[in-house]
Amino acid sequence: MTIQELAPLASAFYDDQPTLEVARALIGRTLARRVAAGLVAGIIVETEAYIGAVDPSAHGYRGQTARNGAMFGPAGRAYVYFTYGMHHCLNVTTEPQGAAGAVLIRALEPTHGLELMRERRGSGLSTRNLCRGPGRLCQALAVTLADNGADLRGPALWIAETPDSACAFSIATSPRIGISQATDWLWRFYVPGNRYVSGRPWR
DNA sequence: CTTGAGATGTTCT
DNA sequence: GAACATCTCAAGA
Repeated sequence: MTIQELAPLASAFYDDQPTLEVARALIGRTLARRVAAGLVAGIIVETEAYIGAVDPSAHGYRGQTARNGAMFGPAGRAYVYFTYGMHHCLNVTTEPQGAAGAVLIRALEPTHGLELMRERRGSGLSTRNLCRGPGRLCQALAVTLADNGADLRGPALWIAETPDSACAFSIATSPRIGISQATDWLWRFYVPGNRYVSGRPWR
């Protein structure tokens, strides 16, 4: 597996389709991270869409603030926020400049740098739990507020076609996790049956 | 495997 | 003060 095979997706991927289509299209692509010690990456298996203009559960629905500013910027950037006093969450911005949109990356199937992930997450951790959940994958990939606003075609954090993605997979939808408004909208996308998808049974 | 509860700090009302 | 796009641990089945 070479770096060449993990070339970043073009900006048109983010600019030329609406948020819900980006959320669906991100399933099966690879999120990659370059740190000093090497390459860390995984296949995106779960996403959620948030559209500020119409979505009461989206950051940005009640206007722009210092925290959610990246959602209002250009598409194809990182929007990182800190929540629950402990965890970071990574989003891909969508929609044109001035409109708030983002896709939350909720889970990865780890493919590269599993030992580097364990250094950050815990040495005895099962592969299944390295990136299963938005807070967990940020810790595994060392994503922090320092990445907020970064272009997702950059040298340190980017999204690419998945090499050898010949195997077929399907995409299912469901209500989003952990929100209290618009709870019946099917704006969560995931690979059904994949072990690395997050969420508790009753949700 | 499942379930319940506590942690922790920023943001907004 | 309350809410929050969550996680970990411990105990039960």
